[in-house]
Order: sequence, then C-alpha cells, then structure tokens
Amino acid sequence: MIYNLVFTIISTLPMSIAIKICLNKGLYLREPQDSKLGRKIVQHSIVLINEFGFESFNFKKLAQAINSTEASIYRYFENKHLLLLYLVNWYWEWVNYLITINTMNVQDPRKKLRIIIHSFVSAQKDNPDIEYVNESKLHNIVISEGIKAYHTKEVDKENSKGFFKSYKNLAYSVSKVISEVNPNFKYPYAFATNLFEMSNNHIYFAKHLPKLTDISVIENDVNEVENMLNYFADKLLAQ
Amino acid sequence: MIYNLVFTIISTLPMSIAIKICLNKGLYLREPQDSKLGRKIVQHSIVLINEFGFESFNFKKLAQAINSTEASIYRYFENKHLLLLYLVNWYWEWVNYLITINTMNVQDPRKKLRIIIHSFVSAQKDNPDIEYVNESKLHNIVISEGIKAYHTKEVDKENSKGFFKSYKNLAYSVSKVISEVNPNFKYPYAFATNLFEMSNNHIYFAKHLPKLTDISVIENDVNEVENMLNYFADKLLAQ
DNA sequence: TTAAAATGATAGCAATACTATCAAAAATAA
DNA sequence: TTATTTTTGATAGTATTGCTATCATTTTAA
Repeated sequence: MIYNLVFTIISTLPMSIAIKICLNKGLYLREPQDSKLGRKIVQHSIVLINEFGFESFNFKKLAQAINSTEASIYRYFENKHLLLLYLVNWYWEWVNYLITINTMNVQDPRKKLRIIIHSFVSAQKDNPDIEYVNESKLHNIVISEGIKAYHTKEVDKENSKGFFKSYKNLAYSVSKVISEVNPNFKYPYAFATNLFEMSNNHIYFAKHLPKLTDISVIENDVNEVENMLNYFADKLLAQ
Repeated sequence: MIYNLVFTIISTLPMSIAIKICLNKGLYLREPQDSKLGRKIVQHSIVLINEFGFESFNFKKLAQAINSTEASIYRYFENKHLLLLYLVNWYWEWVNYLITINTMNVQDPRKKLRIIIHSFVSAQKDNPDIEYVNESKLHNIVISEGIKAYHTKEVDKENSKGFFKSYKNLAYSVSKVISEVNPNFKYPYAFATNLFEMSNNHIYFAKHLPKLTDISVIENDVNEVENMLNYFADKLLAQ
C-alpha cells in the first residue's frame, strides 16, 4: 500500500482520525503541520496565491493576512518558491492518496484508469479532512502555477534533494495501471504525466484561452475534460 | 498562404531577401527589429534568459551585456514579462512559418502531421536567416520558460489584446491537418496544443526529470521525442 | 517552576523594478 | 549642408521586494 509511505494516520480524538501528509523535509525549515502558525501559513498562502497569483504573492502580504510577521514565516519556509513547491508536493501526494484508496478494491485496470482520470480533473471535489487546506483552491493553484514549481534553473539541484519525488511516485502509480491496461503500450510514464498535465492545461485553457482547446468548463464542471482524457486513453491503449 | 499574414518579406540587397516577423504591436513599445539597439536587446535577452533562467534575468543585467542602459531597454519593452511574451510569440510565429513552408507541396495529411511534429521537436535545427535570433536558444527558452508567458494573473487582459494570437494560429493550422487525417477525431485543437506542449514538456523532462518520461534526449538528439509523438498521433488518429 | 522553544516587533540592507531628467549622439528632412 | 527630430546614454532617485539580525515576549515542555 503505497500511501502508507507518504501518509501517516495519527489519532487525535478517540472517535476520529487525522491525516498528516508527510513531505520531503527539505521543503520546509520547520514542519508547518505541527503548529497553529504553520497551519495558518499553509492555509492562507493557498488563499492568497489562488486569489492574486504567485508573482504578486509575497511573505509580507501573507504575514499581514495572518497577523504575523515576515520573520516568522521565514522560519517555516526559506522563500516563496519553496512554499509553492511544498503546496504542489502536497497536491501530488494527495492525488496519489486519492487514487490509492479509490482504486483499492477495483480489479479492472480500465476502471482504475477512469478513477485516476476522475481524480486528476476533480480532485477539488473530495475532502480528506484536513481543515486548513482548501483542496479546491489548491487544485486551482496547481492548474495555474504548478509548472512554475519545476521550471526553474534550480530544478536539477532540487531534484537531487528529492523535491519531485511525489510527482514521480504519482507517475509511477499511474504508469503501472497504464501498463496493466495495455502491456504493449510503449510510453506508460509519458502518458501518465501527460494525462496529469493535460488535465490541468485544458482546464486552464478552457477558462482563459478557449481557442487552444475543444472543451469548455462551465462553472467548474470539468466533465468535458474528463471525457476527453478518457477518449484519449481508450484510443491510445486500444489493443 | 497563412504566413503572409504574419511575415513580411522585405528586400534588403538585390541578391537576398530578409524576413521580418510581424508581432502584435502591444507586445513592445518600440519595434525592436527596426534598430540596432532593439535587435541587440532581442539577441542578448535570448542569450541571457537561456543561460541564467527567466527569474534571475533582469534589464540591468541585459543593459550591461549590451553596453547600454536600463532606461534604453525600457523604451522598447514595458517589462521583462512582455519581453518574454515577445520572444515566445516570435517562436510561435516562426514554427507556424516553418510548418507552412515545409508542408506547402505535401498532399498527404499524414505526411503533413509528421512534418509538423518534426518542426515541434527540432525547430532549433533550422535557420530562417534572422542573424540576431538564435533559434536553438529560443527553443530552449520556450521549453524551459514558455509556459510562464501565459500562466499569469493578467492572462485574460493580455488575451483580449491579442497577445496569444500566434499560438492560436499555430493551434488552428495544426488542428486542420489533424482533422484532415481523421475527420471524426473529436479534439483537433486539444490534440494540436497537446502535441506542442508535450514536445516541450518531454524534452524538458528527459533533461531534468527523467523519471517522468520514457524517452531520453542525449546530446540534443530529440529523435525519441519525435517517435513518441508520431506514435501517439498514429494511435489517436487511427480510423 | 524553570528552561527551552516559538513568536512578535523592529530595524536594516542589498537588489529589483521601475521613472524622470537632461545632455549627447544619430538619423532625417529641409 | 544645416536644422530639427528622434534615439540613446548618463545619472539620479524612489518604492517595493526579499531577505537577515537582534532582542523582548509569549508559549510549550520537562
């Protein structure tokens, strides 16, 4: 069960469980999940980046939003780029977790792939009981700003520190299912990442550059994106 | 002939022709192609962004590199974001031009699509006689930084000014060929942009995050990417 | 209850992203 | 050619950003 590697299920109250997402320790200076301030940083960074975009987001504005100080935030994250990377890693882990639990008792690899595609397009609709993370907004951030997390001059250095491990895990999980559907398909990893990227890209295109796609997303209804990805998968993996 | 809309062929010497790429006038304050300084700005911005990445690139460094001043550069481009957008538009126009001339006398739509895919992966190898633009480096910029040109909070405003028209033209050209290959294929635009994005993405992945792809790019040999895209196209457009 | 750790408050500094002004140089028109 | 316009260079300056440092105060843990 892959998700045990990355998620820790810790008990808080006798009647419920709390989920803690375990991310690469190099992404942060202090574990944000372990303190009130840390959780507020994560929570409101999602709100602010989603609302104003990553470029105009900074630690000063975040500090104001949570009634804290720049210095305090710098104790948790080295800079805003690593905070974004933290958030994107969170998303990758969470999608992988969703896929794992939702495909758990499913045998048919085709069904599994449909569940994966559904998770890619509508991760926002589910709720994994982490009250300080708004998954819908986090998904929007991944759609609009996600690629900035790994399109930098430091990508190789950061990669060697394992900062993209979660994405690789996700690609691995999906590639396995792709190969189950069609063992002769030559590019399971590439198609796995392409499904993920295409999902985000075309939701973005539909909203902002509709001439670049065929589908439309009306009031966050991503059904057409889902249908398109399933159509691509069926055609590509047909034997 | 689409390329006549975007390219102007102007005569310089009786024995040769010069090509001038016509880009949306809102992208710049002064036409950089019309002056020595403007061409130096374009030329060296490509060199610097390619070498140091877009984030650490700024007009001060560019001014130093060309022995000019920040103020002079600001007379050509409002800011570095619009300069990037200018460069990416240049690339889009140029690829569209390449595709247009290289598919000109080709009848078979399958052959046309192969030529398109070849243009996407190896645009760098060709040389359209604009001595101050290094197309290889420009392609690298599009691969590494291209998405930043349209992942901003200003995308809707900029789109309404026509700043992404060149990409839309490219998507249109390619979608036509896709529909020629298979008139029943449901997503010609999405697949057109996907081929372009996938090409850039997987060249990037191969170089920096190889676990996210199946192909490898050794010493700029993008053959495996080209094969993959052709494989995808064949499978998806099979009737 | 005492020590340790986390946070807040404040200050400051170097770099960035511009804007303004004016003189010098270059291009162009008369 | 000379006069005029346009372009560029030189310099200065400002507001914001992206941090770092210090120390007092509060919170947490032993």
